[in-house]
Amino acid sequence: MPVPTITDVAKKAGVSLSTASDILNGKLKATPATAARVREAARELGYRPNALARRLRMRKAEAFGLVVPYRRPLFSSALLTDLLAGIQAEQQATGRNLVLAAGRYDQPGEVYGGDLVESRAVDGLIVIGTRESYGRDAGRDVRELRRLSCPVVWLHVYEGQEPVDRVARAGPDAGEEVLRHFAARGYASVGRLTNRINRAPGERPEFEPFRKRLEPLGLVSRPEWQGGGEAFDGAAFHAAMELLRRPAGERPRALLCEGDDLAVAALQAALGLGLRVPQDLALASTNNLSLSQSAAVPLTTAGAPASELGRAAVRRLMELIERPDQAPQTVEVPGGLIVRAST
Amino acid sequence: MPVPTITDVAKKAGVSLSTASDILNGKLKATPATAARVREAARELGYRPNALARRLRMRKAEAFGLVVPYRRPLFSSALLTDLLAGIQAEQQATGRNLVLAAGRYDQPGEVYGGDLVESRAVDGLIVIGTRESYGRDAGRDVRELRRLSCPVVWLHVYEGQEPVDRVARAGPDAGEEVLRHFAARGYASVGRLTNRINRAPGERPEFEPFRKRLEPLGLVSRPEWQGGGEAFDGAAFHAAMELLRRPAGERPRALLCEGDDLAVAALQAALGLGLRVPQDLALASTNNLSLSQSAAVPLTTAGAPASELGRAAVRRLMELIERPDQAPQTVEVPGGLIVRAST
DNA sequence: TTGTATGCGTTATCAA
DNA sequence: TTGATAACGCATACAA
Repeated sequence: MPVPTITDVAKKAGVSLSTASDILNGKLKATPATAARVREAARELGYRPNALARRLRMRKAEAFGLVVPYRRPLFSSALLTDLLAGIQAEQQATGRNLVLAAGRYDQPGEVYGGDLVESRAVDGLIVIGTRESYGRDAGRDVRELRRLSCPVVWLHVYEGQEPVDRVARAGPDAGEEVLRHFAARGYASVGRLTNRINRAPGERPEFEPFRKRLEPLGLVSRPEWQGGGEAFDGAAFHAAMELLRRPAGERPRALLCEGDDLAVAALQAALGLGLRVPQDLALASTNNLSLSQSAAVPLTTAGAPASELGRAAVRRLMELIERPDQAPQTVEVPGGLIVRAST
Repeated sequence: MPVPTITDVAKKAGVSLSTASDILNGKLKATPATAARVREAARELGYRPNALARRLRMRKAEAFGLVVPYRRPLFSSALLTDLLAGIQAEQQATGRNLVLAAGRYDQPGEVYGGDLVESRAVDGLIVIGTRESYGRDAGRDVRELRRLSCPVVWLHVYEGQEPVDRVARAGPDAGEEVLRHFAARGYASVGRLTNRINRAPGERPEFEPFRKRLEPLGLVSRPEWQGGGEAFDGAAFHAAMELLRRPAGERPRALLCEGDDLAVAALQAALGLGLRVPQDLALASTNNLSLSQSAAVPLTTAGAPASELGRAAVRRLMELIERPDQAPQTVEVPGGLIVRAST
């Protein structure tokens, strides 16, 4: 017998199948001698329950899926890295398995993880994304996944109409907090680095909405002080260079970066141009990633730590798996402004 | 019937269980009318085979595990990020599921993934690590995992005595290539930034072995030009600052960084100190990570791309799962020196 | 307290 | 070509 089953254990211990099962699962009140014999037999045989059989019988996969319908290679962003770290850490505590949803990132219309659910390989799904990665299709994606009638938690993502279980940052908008901080510090002119990826390359983010946010705080900006691009391909760095390569009066006093990885790119650019941070340029960002601590100049950042968002998503999913028929709920993770050397 | 089984499909199509199964699996030669009826019934019912039942019957998990016995939080290093990206990309092609091994990273002695294998949740394992993360326990870990008699591919890791299936870089040592490049460029004095984590904080890497490598190339160094630390917690950055904060004659002309993330940290430090790269300081690293392209100054790097190592590991594992009784083999991934602006 | 019988949803075997 | 039946390994209702 190459790999022992519970039947082998029972046989060796001289008890019946169900007795062995009960004892090994702690379902039996007391059986001093028998229990010891069964446990001993299991140990000697090196018995390990077959997870597949157990799951089939229990009608539970004891696993959850992780969906990353990103439009670029998985794991390439610093935000994802932190989210994953949190999810991984919390998952270890659950004893469940974590299955990565196989899906091509280059097909924006498709929602992944459905096959995982339909084939009963997982009990629930955590969907990672950003508002930007979905754009106007977010509602469709949500409806599609809801059709599965399986627990789904949306992570750091969706702020549309449909009620979904999701994890979000608590409190005021992180960008708002940063701007208020800028105002308090007396940084009157503010630029902005953003990463939304639905924009064409080179296309600037809309200026007017941003200006409207600055107005009540007494801050000013200019259209050419906006820049957009991802950190991973160097676009953010170049956008920052473009933005900062202006004479002292022509560039912003402070830069709001929508994402700590963008702030790191901006920091590199600033240092490369000989600007001192924060004396010549103040920098702050909105994702509260772990890398914000280890930047050349530690970064001021706002919002709940991304890894905590990941943890919260796992916890919420476990709740939903336990008691599936709950009303959709938004779990809020607290987090405020962390002031570091960059401002 | 909330979720239809193949029995439901068979019933609806008016055929037997086994007929339906055979047709849906393409095992039946030809059955023009019946086949159509069965397929139609499956479609109407929205039938999806239960992966758990299938796997139990087939005695195959149709999944593989990914073990990361790192001593710090998973996903926190740029190397891991690239490896994972490659693994993820290739895994999508296999149709198998990718299960992350639940294991605490802070217990160095333990090898993870064993429970995944023993509970038959996966058909094989990819173990990620670095030489450094194992130290002298690598041999024990290998033996422990071999006891499972299940396909295991060691990724980017192990260079010990025991024959194991592993993926490695082809060709000359990447560090060697970088040093030769330094010599060719005429950078006579060379420093070194390393990340091996088995060293106590503040402890310098051994100098003598490094000096011996430099000698035949006509390069020189000094003990105080060595620095060690991880990138993710800022230690590498500070080590680099320490190292570069010396007057022109007292610091190395070029810096070999063992990992592109260390090179980025060094780059930030150099720029922060007002050094021009490569005019004042040349930088090159050894991991060939994707981030080497997007650094403030694009980095010269050597070695096979990390993502390719990940892909190769998955491919090799699939081979081993198909035909398990092969002799251990080292898959070599080609890669050379990529010269960019930093040298 | 322990044993017997049954089913979870498949695929495989073999007879019809 | 099709269908009945037997596993796969486990957990559990129920009988003893």
